[in-house]
Amino acid sequence: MEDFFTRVYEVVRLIPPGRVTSYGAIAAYLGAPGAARMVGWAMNASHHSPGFVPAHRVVNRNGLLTGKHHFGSPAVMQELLENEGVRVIDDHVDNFSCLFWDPVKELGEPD
DNA sequence: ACGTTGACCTATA
DNA sequence: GTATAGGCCAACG
Repeated sequence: MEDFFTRVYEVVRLIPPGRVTSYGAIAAYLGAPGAARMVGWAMNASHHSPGFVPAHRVVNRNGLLTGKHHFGSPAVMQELLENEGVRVIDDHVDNFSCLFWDPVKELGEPD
């Protein structure tokens, strides 16, 4: 059992390239379906976390790049997503429903 | 320890 | 489909 933040980092690191997930999905996987906002907070702290946390693969339920402004520059998140092969249109992930990667569905609910 | 905040989600109009 | 209101949980000051 690790800190809530660390759990978020672990799940985010498990997100395959070219795929995206939502804060609520991660929160639900951690056992806190109502702590979706907390996931975003963890992402904010992911900068001072060791290793690399692909926070750009984490978007909101609408597939909107809400946290793009929290990167070095608002364009960084979109650039990274497009670099992964994810098409980004008007700050929202294209074909989001197909690129959506749900940890609870893919990894399964942990004990 | 209390109050506020926050990269969200769901419901209602 | 867009706009507004409420709720949720954990960290920060």
